[in-house]
Amino acid sequence: MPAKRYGIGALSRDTGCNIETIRYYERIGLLPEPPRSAGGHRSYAVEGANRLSFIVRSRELGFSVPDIRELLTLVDSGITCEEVKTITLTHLDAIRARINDLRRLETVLQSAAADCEGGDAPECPIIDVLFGHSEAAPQVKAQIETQG
Amino acid sequence: MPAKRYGIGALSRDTGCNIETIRYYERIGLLPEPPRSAGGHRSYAVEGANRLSFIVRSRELGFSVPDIRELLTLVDSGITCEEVKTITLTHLDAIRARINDLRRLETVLQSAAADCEGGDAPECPIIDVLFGHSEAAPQVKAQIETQG
DNA sequence: GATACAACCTGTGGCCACTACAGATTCAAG
DNA sequence: CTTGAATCTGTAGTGGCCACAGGTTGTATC
Repeated sequence: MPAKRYGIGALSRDTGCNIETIRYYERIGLLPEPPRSAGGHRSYAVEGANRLSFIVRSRELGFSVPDIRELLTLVDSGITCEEVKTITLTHLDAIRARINDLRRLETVLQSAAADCEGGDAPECPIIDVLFGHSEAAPQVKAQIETQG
Repeated sequence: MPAKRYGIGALSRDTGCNIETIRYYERIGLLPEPPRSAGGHRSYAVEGANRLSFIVRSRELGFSVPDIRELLTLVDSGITCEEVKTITLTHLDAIRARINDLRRLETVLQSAAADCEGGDAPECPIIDVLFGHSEAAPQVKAQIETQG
């Protein structure tokens, strides 16, 4: 009995990955071109579903397409754990840097918003912060300056 | 004596905003079209520099272009502090949500990397995580190798 | 075998917020 | 008047997709 095969729609449902995105991954070489039916429809085996799940999960964890390309190359060629770890740690650094950036933003905006009383006031501390010449919120301004 | 005027290059240096980006902001309507010299070069007054600084700073604080468009509309129309605050708090929520997402990623990747001993091991805990079911690593790995 | 209709095909263009050219023109200094 | 920097317009590319349009194929039912 022949192995089970998936149309692109079934693959999409199984992996939660948009059909257009599956074709996109194929186009950019993350997914190999699958065999086609007589009429040209893509026909996937279970390996295709696994590979796509890997890609989807990696994207969810924030790996870029070039990263994933590299990870897949390693997987295909029997894995050197070392290299996988390197990619992961680099990615982890980027995530941490991003978190720090966002935390700085959070601080600045939070304190600006705290200074703002809302209502119809003719002056707005938040706007002052955005203009960068705030006298109403000098400490906030100082924080922005060191923002980078 | 006539008020001081800036060419686009001077504006770029003063605000730290790329020349192409300045023209882009004009094209999408964040910056008004400035007067031109006889030969067609843009000529900015100090208000233009202020407005651009506002945009640049808002972008640095993570506001989207539509957000900034709205903030500028409020500024132009004499500000309702309330609305500015609403936009800011919404943005703050988005930033916090993003921070939480990233922290989750950080946790997952960090623990996967901690399980990985590096070296030439034939198994990699990180890869297992990316496949989404860590307990069944070897078979899955075999399955991905060849797609039919 | 005919028909209906879902699934699928390719190709193209849009999204965000820019950035990077190419090739023509203008400005300012000497 | 010449030179070279600055600026002009227009187009295309980035990443990671999504959304069509308009045509073809697969499959279930009559």
